[in-house]
Amino acid sequence: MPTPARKAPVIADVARVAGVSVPTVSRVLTGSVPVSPERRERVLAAIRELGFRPNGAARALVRGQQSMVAVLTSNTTRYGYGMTLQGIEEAARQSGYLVVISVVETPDRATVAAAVDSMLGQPMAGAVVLEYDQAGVAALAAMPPWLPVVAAAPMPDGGGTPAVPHAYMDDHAAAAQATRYLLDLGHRTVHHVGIPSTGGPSARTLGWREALDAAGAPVPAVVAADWAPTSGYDAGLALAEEPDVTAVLCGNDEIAMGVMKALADRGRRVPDDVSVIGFDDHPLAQLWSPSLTTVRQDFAALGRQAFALLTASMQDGPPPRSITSRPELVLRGTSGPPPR
Amino acid sequence: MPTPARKAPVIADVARVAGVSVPTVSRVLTGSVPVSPERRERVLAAIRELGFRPNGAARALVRGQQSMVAVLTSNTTRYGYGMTLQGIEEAARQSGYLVVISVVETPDRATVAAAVDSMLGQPMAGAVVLEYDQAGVAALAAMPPWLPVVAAAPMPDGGGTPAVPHAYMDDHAAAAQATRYLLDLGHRTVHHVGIPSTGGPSARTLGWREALDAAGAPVPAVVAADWAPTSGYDAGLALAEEPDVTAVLCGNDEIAMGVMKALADRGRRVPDDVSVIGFDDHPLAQLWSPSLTTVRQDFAALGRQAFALLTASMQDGPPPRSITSRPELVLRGTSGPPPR
DNA sequence: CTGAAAGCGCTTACAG
DNA sequence: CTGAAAGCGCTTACAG
Repeated sequence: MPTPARKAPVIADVARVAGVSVPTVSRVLTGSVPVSPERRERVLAAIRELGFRPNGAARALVRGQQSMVAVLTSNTTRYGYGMTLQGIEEAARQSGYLVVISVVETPDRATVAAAVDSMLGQPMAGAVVLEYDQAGVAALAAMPPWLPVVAAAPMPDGGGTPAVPHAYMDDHAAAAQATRYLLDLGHRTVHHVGIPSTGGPSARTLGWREALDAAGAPVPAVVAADWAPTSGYDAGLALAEEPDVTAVLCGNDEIAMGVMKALADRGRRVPDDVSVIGFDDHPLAQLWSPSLTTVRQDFAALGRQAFALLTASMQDGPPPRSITSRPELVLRGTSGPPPR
Repeated sequence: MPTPARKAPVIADVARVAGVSVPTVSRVLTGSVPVSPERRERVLAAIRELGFRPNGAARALVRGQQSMVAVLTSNTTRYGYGMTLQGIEEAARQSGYLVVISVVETPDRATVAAAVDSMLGQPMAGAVVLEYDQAGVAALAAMPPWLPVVAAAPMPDGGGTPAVPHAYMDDHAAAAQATRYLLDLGHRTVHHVGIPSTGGPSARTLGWREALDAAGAPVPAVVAADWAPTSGYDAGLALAEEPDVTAVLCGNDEIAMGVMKALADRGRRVPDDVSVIGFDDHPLAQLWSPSLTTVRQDFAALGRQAFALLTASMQDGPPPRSITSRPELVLRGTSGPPPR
């Protein structure tokens, strides 16, 4: 078993072995200036022989040009978060950037500061923050003014221009649309299981309420859930107690699955007794029985858009304008008219 | 809207504003040497005023000590991959390392080289490669000898000492155990839906076959699936055609859900007509109806172990020894005795 | 405690 | 085409 060399070879080692000067090695490395074929060959051979790789820190330092972008997020594995991250990574890779993930687990001061500092301890060209929850909001607020920053976020409530460009997902409108759809089917009202958000009620909750108000339908109390699918189960148990529940809009698909499981365990059939609509279009949504009606959100596209906004921010010129994506209601097997 | 400053302040700017020398600023930054309280205050004030953050590239260069580790993987969102990544990130963060994700989409030469080069273009302390598929194998082979590297992988088939330390998941043994369990329940044999692997049959497939052989049970042809849950559905459709299928071991939980959906669509009841066992213990496995019997694999722990191996590799001294985790069979509602 | 000097590994003008 | 020189932003001995 070869013990890894404790010290990586540097450009001077290559120059010595190849019998040329250091700048010449640099020239064959960067290809910026022509080098005579024979020297070029000698340098290449030396590079191969030593297994030389240019030191990224030195390169970044002298070029003053960074090739890493950071993604600040409270989580990497939840569906929407993970897909956004994937979208950012894809776009970044295509543009020659490496992505650093900086997890900000909670919104508390110390955690946020630690994450931001450690990220800034490396040469970053910019950052995208996933402003999906309170930790994201806190991270965004802690970013230094000189770093190009953009955010991916759900649709904001009020107006006002944000300080940095945003890629928005208009789940507010989508929630309203889904609610309206249920109401049009004849449901007297629509119940709602909410998920954690950036502080107050989520955009999804707001959209739901707005549609109810517009239709003059009663507004039931929101049932709160967290990210665990089992909390959806608990919410479903609570909802199953109330006989007048005939339609439920859930904060995401996993919650919807938990709700349906609880409903089934309590003998309420979906969609015959209760209609259920989720959010996201999780890969398993269509495999569920019955297949889940949901609001499809293309988080990978959102991530790509956020990265595009970031590259634009890194350019000179006016900051790019925020953009917003529109989710799409996907009708499947868990929604229908109310019983009777 | 504040236009981001195009140039970040440097330590010399701080020194000028604070009226001290550059090394003094550096000293308050690193805390390595005491600085008089008044100067210290002036420096801190200047840092705040300018929004100064030390340049990571310069720091990394002079310290010669890197604080980033790379994770090379073909994917970031699939369950096992994402959870391993999360485990690595957690452990890295606790040790003060930042993680860079380098996605190697395919095993082809150019893709692998591009990913490895771009990663090495930055100052990396080491790398962990997710050797879960062919792209992972190719990435591992392409790592330079001077970089500390470890791998996370399923249990290898043959013996032989690997070139780098590995954190293994012994899904081979777990697959054999699950198969044996089904056989002991009275099933004549167990069918199997396989997922993509590092080249030949996966460790899970090998374990399944081994248990069948040991019990003298017939070995049915493996039904191949890819990562898409819908490919599990297709596999289930094929299996539903054969009336003698009473037990199926699936390559992962999502495939199992697809299989069950197809079985249900064809009128075969689970577990009354057919028992199904998955792999992973996906968060939704217990929410499925009936809840899914599966092999729980703690990928986050595997990731943490891989990172521990990496820090050990970065130390002087002999390379650490590989370690292996044992998955656990979780009995739930989709497995039972054969019909009749 | 503090400043002047050297140096980390590389690239980019500057002169041939 | 090629080498000697300077410099990126920081930290670490070296002398006070």
